[in-house]
Amino acid sequence: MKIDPNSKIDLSAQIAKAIRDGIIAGTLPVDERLPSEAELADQFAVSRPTVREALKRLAAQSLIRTQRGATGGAFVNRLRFEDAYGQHVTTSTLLLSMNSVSFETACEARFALERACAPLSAKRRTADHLATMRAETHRQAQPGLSDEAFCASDVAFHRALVDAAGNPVLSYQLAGAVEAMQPLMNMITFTARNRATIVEIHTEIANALDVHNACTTDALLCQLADYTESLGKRVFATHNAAKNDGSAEA
Amino acid sequence: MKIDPNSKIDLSAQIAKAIRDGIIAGTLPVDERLPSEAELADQFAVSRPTVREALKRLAAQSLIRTQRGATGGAFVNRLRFEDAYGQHVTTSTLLLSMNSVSFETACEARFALERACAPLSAKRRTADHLATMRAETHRQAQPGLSDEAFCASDVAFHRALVDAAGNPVLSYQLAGAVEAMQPLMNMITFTARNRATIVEIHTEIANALDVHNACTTDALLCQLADYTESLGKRVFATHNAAKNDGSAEA
DNA sequence: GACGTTTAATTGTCTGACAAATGAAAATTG
DNA sequence: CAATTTTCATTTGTCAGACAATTAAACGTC
Repeated sequence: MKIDPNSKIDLSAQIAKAIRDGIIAGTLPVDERLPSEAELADQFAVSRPTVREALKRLAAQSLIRTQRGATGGAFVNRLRFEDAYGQHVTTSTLLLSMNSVSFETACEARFALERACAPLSAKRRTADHLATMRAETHRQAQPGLSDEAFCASDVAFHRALVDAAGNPVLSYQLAGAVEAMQPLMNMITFTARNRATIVEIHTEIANALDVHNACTTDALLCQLADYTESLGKRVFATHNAAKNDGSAEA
Repeated sequence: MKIDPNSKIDLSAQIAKAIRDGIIAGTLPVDERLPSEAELADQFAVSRPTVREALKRLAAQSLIRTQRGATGGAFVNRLRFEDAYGQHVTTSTLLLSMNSVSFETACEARFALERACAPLSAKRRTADHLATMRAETHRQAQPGLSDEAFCASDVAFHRALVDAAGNPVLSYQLAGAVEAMQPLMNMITFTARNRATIVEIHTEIANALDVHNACTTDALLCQLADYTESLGKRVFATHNAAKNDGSAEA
C-alpha cells in the first residue's frame, strides 16, 4: 500500500488504512507482530509520531495491541466478541442520541430484533438462562428498587433472553438493541410505567421459555412491545400538552 | 476527569476515554469545539503528541473531526448511520473471520435477523425498493456474471429488502448480517449453489413484497435459509471427505 | 464597498531525546 | 554444571521544540 504525502488525508489515517486493509485481507494474521515503530516509519517514509498516531487509531478499534520491552511491539489482535460488544453498544447509544430517532422507530427495531431470537431461545434456553431471568424478574418486583437498578435488571433480563438463543453472532448483533435501546426506553417511560405489569410479562416469558413455547414467548414480547409503545405515546402526549399550555400562557 | 500518570494504561487512552465519556454524557454536545491541542495538553498536563494520539483514537471512532486553520480544531462529530455502518460491517467481518464461527451459526443469525424485518418490509416497501430488488435479481440471472459480481448483487438485493422496512435503526443493526455474512456465505457456497434456484426465490420474494404479503415473504426467506444451509452442509461434507481421503493415502 | 494582503491561530509533521518496561544474554555464584 | 543475578539491547511511552500548511479574520488599499 502506497502513501501519498500530497493527499488531502492525514498520513496517519492513510497508514492506518494500509495496515487495516492488511488485517482484513488476512495478509497480517492474528498475533502477527508488526514491524517496530521505527521500521514502520522508515517503510512509510514518515516520522515516528506519525506512525504512532496511525497505530493508536488501530488500537482504538481493538485491531492491534501493543507491548513494551525487548520482544514487544504491536500485534494483530484477535477481535473477540466481548471487545466488539462494548464498542457496538457505545456506537448504538451515540447513534440514537445524536440522530433524533423517534421513540417508535427505536422501539420497533428493538422488539423486531428481540423477537428474531425468541424462537431459538425457546428451543435452547438452559436452566442457567432461566434462573438468571427469574432472579432478575424477582429483583424487579422488590419495592425499594431505584429506577437505575430496575433498568439495569431489565437489561440483564433481556440480555439473558438473547443469550439463551445460544448464538454468539446473534448476541453480538443484538447488543445494540438490548443495551443501548432498552436504557433509552426506560429513561423515557419510567415516569409512566407500571412495574407490576412489566414484572408479570417477564414472569410469563420465563414460564413460556421454560416449556419451550416459542409462540407464547413471541406473543408476550409483542405484548411488551405494545405496552412500551403505549407508554411512549402517553409520555409524549403529556409533554406536548404541557408545552402547548406553556406557550398559551406566555 | 482526572488523569493518572502512574496508571498501567496509556495517558493517551485515558485522555481519549475522558473526552469520550464527555461526549456520551452530553457534556460535549455535537459540533462543540474542543480546546486546541495546546490547551488540552495544558489541562491534562501532558505533551501535545500525547494529546494528539488521544484525538486520533477518537477520530478513528468517528467521534470527532479535525479542521486546520485559524478557526479550526477538533469538533464533536454527529455520528451518522452511514459512518457507523462501515465500521459495523468491518467489525462483523473480522469477528467472523477471527473467531471460527460455524457456518450454521452464522447462517442462523443472518436469516433470523433478516426475517425480523420482513414483515415491516412487506408493509412499507416502496416502488423504489421493489425496482432495486428486481433489477438486482435480473442481473443475477445474466449468464456471464462473475462470482464476485453475483455476490455484490446478492448483497444489494438483501440490503434493499432490509432498507424497505423503513427503519434506519434496523438497517444499521442489520448491516453486519447482510454485508459481512452474506459475502462469507457466497464465498463458501459458490461452488455448490445453483444460481437459478436463488434467482427464483429472489423473484418470488419481490413478488410477495409487491402484494404486501408478509407471510409468504417469511416463508421464502426460510426456504432461502434452508437452501443455504443445505449448501453449506454439502460443501463441508465434500471437504471432510477429501481430507479423510488425503490422510488415508498419506 | 470591493478586493488583495497580512497576520494570528491551529493542525500536521519532523527531529531528537529520555524514561520505562521487558526479555535475552552474559556474568556470577553455589 | 545449574541456578541466580546482573547487564544490556530493544521497544514502546512521553516530552520539548520547531517548522510547514491551512484557514479565517483583520487590515489596508483602491
